[in-house]
Amino acid sequence: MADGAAETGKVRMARDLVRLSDVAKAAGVSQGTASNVFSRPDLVRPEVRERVHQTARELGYAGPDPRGRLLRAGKSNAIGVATAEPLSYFFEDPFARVLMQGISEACDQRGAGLALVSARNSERLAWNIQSALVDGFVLLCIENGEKLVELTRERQLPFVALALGKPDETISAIGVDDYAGAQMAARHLAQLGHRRFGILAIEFDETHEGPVSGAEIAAATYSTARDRAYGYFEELALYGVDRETIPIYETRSTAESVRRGLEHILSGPQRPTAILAMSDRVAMFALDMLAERGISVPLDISVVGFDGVPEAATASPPLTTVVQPIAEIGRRAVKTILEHDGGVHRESLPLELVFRRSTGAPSARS
Amino acid sequence: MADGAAETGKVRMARDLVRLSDVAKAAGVSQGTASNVFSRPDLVRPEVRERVHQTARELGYAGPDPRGRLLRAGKSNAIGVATAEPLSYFFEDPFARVLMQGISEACDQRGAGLALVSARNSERLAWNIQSALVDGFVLLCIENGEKLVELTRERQLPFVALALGKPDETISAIGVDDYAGAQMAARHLAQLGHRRFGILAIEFDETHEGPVSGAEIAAATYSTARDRAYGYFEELALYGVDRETIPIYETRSTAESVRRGLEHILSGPQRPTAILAMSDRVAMFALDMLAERGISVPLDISVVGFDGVPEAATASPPLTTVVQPIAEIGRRAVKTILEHDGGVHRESLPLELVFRRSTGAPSARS
DNA sequence: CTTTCGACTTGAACCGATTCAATCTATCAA
DNA sequence: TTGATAGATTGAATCGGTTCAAGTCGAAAG
Repeated sequence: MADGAAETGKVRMARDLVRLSDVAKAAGVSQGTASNVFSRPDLVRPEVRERVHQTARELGYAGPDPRGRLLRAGKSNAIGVATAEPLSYFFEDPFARVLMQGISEACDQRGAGLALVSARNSERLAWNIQSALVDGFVLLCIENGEKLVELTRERQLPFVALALGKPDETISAIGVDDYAGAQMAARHLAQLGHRRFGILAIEFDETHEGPVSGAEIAAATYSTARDRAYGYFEELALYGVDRETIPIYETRSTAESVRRGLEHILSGPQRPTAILAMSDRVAMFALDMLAERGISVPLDISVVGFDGVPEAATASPPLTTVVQPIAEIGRRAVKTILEHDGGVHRESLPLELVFRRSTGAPSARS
Repeated sequence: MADGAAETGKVRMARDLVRLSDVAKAAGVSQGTASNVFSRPDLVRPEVRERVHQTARELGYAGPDPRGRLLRAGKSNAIGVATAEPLSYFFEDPFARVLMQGISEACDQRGAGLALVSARNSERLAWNIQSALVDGFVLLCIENGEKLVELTRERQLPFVALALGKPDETISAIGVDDYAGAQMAARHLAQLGHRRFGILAIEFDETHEGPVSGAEIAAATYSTARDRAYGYFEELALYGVDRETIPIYETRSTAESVRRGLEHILSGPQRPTAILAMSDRVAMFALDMLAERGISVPLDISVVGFDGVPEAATASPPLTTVVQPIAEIGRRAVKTILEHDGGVHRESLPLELVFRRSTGAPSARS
């Protein structure tokens, strides 16, 4: 087929580089000594050391090739962060960005490298995980987390799962207490005087969107959404709010999806005075749409988010939300991989409610 | 002593894992065949293939170790992005983030991995570059670009420099026409009617901050700042503005530094009606400070930035600026490394002025 | 009954370093 | 002069795969 190309390919300069053994030979020392010149200079007599360096320079030796070292040493001194999203996710998504700040900080501190491992299609993701040159993985289980865990487990390297929807006690994981966090959000609104609520949920299951029943919540694939829902319900029950009266709509975290969710919630028998959004992303979409319709937040409706991404602080109005210690989660993840060396380590970090301008007491208007 | 261990059949510690050769032996095939089972399955008789897989499963083989493959294959199929900043820079800095989006997009598309290589102290940076397992580097020459280029050159891998202050014709680089961009900014303001200007510059040299003379500009280490300055000057000259009358202050791109720069510029003999900022970062600091002092933008003073980071669009007021095709630069950089395989490739991408609310005609007030 | 051919397999040679036990060489004390 | 000691150097054994020329085997062709 491409024989012509193959031919010219052969002609191509065989630019094989200078190896350590070449340098050693040329300098008249053993390869062992040559190796020492570069990695443990103090073991070599200055005179010899200089001669080898000189030879290396003359030959254009690029220094010890990390590939060789790697094979021998075993550790690549880098950790991989993996997710089932396109690579650009790491730089676009607010949550990921803050998380990566924590991760990169910890890596920097420990002198570890950082590799981004990612792909949207699972075949390539599998390959990327198989072939990543790292000592361990941080798994960002946003979507398709189980698959990700499974793929990584095969690699037999230490890993820690983050934001894992489905808890599996046998793997290391770092997360937050979604249930308690949801309670905080609900309590906050209830204490402000709200009694009519709507919930904009994040994914309970792989593909569903739309109003959700109690049975569906119980059968949720992702425990994150389930726990948050139960947190809301349990807390609101304390204030006499019947969960059956709360419209809850499962969104796909897109603007359009949230729009539909908002419509559903606002068109119920009695309009809620407060919206519980299961993520800041969803909450902020809701904020946009409410503004579009001239519904004032928090005068007409209060909105509380979840996650605490930086954008929440500068939304208009600034979003009251349950903040996760995102960067800290990242730092701990790195620490877990680098220190707990493979052992199972599970950890749940505390959440905190940050009161901003998107929530207030229900007004007479509503 | 070790013979005893050999006798007992080499007790394998939990630490070291099963190798391909172990699987081959156990399955009763040659290592070559075992290798083919995993990397070229079609070459192996289905029956044998299955037997080997079975054996692998029983032994708990994790699959071919990428380290071995790497050494043999040569290519790691990943590119490194290097900079002389802490690692978190990639996720914090707006310019870097957009750039990384372009880079990661291109990597995704070509199935290449992405490694972040970085460190604040140059000793560690050197080591990190020496030991990065990548096929090429994208150099983000924000700070200390020359050192970065030098370190990378030693590695003898293809690389391309981005935002390199000091042009060196012998290396691959992708950049923008700073001179033309500056002209656009200046022309925009001049055409709005401005005749009194102040310039908030970015770094001309390694360590200096403060008012800058013409001679200092001519002797600048970084051509980016120099070219932008000259672009401003040349264009303004066409409108009869004498460069000697323009106060120019070299900032360190920090809030404090910009504050001092602004004070210097505003305290001149005649207050400018327009500020030319050499970066959006600097421009946005200036915006903040002008707001603080109750100076209206653009009523009292117009401000135009440079770079076109996303934040500029949402600043208050939204910043008029010269936008670089940042993501495109990233994409091209990856392409350059992966395709031009080492050859020198230089490219200059076009800039574009985006007119927003931070500029307007000088009002009677000023 | 040979030959030929194609489909698998094998075995050994790499890939580029690090490591460590063994050896060699001065140096110094007895 | 003889050891002992410390320091420098060597050589060979890894590390864990991939690759490819050469060999094996069975079936189809002559």
